[in-house]
Amino acid sequence: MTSLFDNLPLPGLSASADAHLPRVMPPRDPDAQASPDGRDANGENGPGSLAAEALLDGLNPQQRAAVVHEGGQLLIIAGAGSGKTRVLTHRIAYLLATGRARTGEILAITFTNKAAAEMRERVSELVGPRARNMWVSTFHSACVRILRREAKTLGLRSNFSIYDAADSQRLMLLVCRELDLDPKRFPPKAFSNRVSDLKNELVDPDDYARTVGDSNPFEQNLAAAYRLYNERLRQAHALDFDDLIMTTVNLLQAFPAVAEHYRRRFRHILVDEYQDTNQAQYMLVRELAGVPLDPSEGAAGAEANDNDLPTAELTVVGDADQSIYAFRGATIRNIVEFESDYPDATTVLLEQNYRSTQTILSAANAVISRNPDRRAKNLWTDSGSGPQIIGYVADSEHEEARFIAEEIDRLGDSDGVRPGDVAIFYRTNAQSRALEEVLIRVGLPYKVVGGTRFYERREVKDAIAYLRAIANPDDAINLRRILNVPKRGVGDRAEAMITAHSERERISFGAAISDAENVIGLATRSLTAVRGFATLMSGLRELAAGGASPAEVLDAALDRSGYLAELRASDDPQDASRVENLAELHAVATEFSESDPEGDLGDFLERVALVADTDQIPDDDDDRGVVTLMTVHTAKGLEFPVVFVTGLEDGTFPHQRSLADETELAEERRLAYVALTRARQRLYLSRAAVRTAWGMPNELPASRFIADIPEELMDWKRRESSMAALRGGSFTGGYRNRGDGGRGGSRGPSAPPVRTTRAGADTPSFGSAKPRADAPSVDVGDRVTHDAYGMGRVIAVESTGANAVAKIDFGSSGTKRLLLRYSPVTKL
DNA sequence: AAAAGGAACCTTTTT
DNA sequence: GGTTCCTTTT
Repeated sequence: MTSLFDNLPLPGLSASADAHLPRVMPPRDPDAQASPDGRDANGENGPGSLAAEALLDGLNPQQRAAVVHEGGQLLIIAGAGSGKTRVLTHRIAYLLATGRARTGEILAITFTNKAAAEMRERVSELVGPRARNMWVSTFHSACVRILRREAKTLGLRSNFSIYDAADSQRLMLLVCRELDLDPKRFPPKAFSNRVSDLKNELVDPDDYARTVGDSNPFEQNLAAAYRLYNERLRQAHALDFDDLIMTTVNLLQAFPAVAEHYRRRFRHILVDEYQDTNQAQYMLVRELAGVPLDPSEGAAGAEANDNDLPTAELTVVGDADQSIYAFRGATIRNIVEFESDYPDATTVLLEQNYRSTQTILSAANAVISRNPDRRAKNLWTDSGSGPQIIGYVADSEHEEARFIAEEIDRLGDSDGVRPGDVAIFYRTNAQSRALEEVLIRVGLPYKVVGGTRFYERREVKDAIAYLRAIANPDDAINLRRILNVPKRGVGDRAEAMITAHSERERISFGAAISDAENVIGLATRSLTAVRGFATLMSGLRELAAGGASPAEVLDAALDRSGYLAELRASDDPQDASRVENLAELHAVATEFSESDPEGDLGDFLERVALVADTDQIPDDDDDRGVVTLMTVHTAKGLEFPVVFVTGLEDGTFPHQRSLADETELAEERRLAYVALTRARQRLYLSRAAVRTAWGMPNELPASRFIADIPEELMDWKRRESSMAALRGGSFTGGYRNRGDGGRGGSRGPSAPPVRTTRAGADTPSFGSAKPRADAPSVDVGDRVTHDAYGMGRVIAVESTGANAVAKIDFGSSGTKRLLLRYSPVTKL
């Protein structure tokens, strides 16, 4: 058995890779004293009740109840910052200290490698090295581990490839082409997403085909594509991400003996972030815990079926308000209806927050409380109210960024805030650009987390494709990817001939390559090239089989294929950074071998497959001087002393695509809740009145979420944009008075302007717009030109004279409402 | 077969 | 605005 999973902290991908090596840290948790025995490897009860009691020190009554709970299922509803990891780790340690569990009987499941690593480390601090015997892993890792072990049962090769989302999409593209589907009407990407959804709902191709109506061509084609896609996966000895879970569920359901084996083993199952589980994960947990799905099977059924094996103790932790992954199949119902799923369940509510000031919590509570059908929850803290939340309305995203940069600078001078204490959040990755530009200009060090991920970079995918194809000669997708990379004169036509040959001979694509001599229709030049490729690959496979380390194989692949040489020869600066990325991949491989000398190429690939992107989130130690930029999604689970939440506009956050849908808006609101609750001390909320998206400036109203925050919690440094001030209206004010925050935020920028006193002492200048004495008078239907927007046609005129506002359709530049006196508009 | 030009596409994304 | 994918050109 490999010890792969004992080496979590996955290989680092950031520049400072060594930061991710597992470290033996001195216990910093005072409760760690309760874990004196490392000698008792089987965890057969340590020093008894004394140690157990010590584990409860410093916990509040609810946390304590969660830690000591015994028997039946336990639902811990853990509000943001309520110490849920502490409760989970202490619960595990308590189970061990009281002798209710041995380490080998514990299965703790998280969503991310990072969370798994952290949990493992913190449990180790409490109970010592015997924590090694526990399974602490992600859903996917746990499933891979089970599948590898039970591969024979399923007729699966144990070195199966794991396809990531990009691989899956590529495969689906091929499948759709093979089925001759019009990519316009039946986009492969959409099919790929739908298949992912289906797998997450445990619907297999047969199930799906049965539900499809005869009149719906989309569904019919999808059913066919799903079927063929799965067949191609099987031929390539590959599983996609969703298969990992689904196949494991199928395994447990189809083979009672296998299920029983794991049920006997795992007597305590703990699931973190339960609100993010999907249907497949729900069933997986249920199967592992041995709880029959149908209540009518009841307790009697469970005992009859499972040889008197009582159900495992199941503990789930989560917060429905932080469910932000519905778009990936997570279903909030799993946590919301936990109590009806498991009628015997006990529920513990953790509401005391140890992270943020009361001001921040009150704002977050106010925002989330507007969500319908929600279990009431009220976060509180006893750590004081702290400073007000600072609000800022900028004219543009550039101005917003400038304000943030200045503010970070100011906080550094006045309060000793270091850049590393600061995080800037945004809704979408594209928003990072404007922020980065300013941060570069003012010289603030920063780091963007997320975005294009390391393993999604082309050169890294290429290199991995080589390794995958070396490890699994039938891996058609990865072979196709590298067949002509670098260019070796094997084009589409040659590839098609090889495909035809493989189908004719009923051999795999990889086998067809090795059989190039017999491929019909291959030009001599192509044949030479394919032969060369086959030789290259077999040489590399020999190398790998001969015991070369993954790093050595990688070296050889990049070198012998000429891939590296081509990049080095290029004078494109992008290619230089590609070389660096490959060097980094090489470092990851080297590090892998250091931490796991036994690990072969297959083990390395598995590790890599299950790491989307290891965290480049600055740790406490290094990167302390760096501002962190990331999406709100990425920020979940993190905390920072100072947080800027940017782009709070209807159309940005909440996102445009969510505005029309209640459910999606509710998710955006949860996202806002997550964003606000990341802040410990200081929270800034900002928006830009005009934001340029896809090269086109758009005027956006204030986010409805801002209006939900009680005014007294806010300190507005700038309340409205220059344009709003000039118009005399106030978006914020307009919004605040609308009962439900307004629906359909795609409406025009504001209600008709009413001249009032100008808010805010500061009346900043707006670009180059200067008041003109003569507002051009226009009428509906007039054609005009605008200095920035070009030609347009007047579609509406509001009020007259000096304050005339015209609504003008600028065609591709969109429709704008302009105060004519200040707009560079000329009548034609 | 490879390079160059043009159209289409854009959320969020733990594995 | 920037990328990727598809078509056209050489």
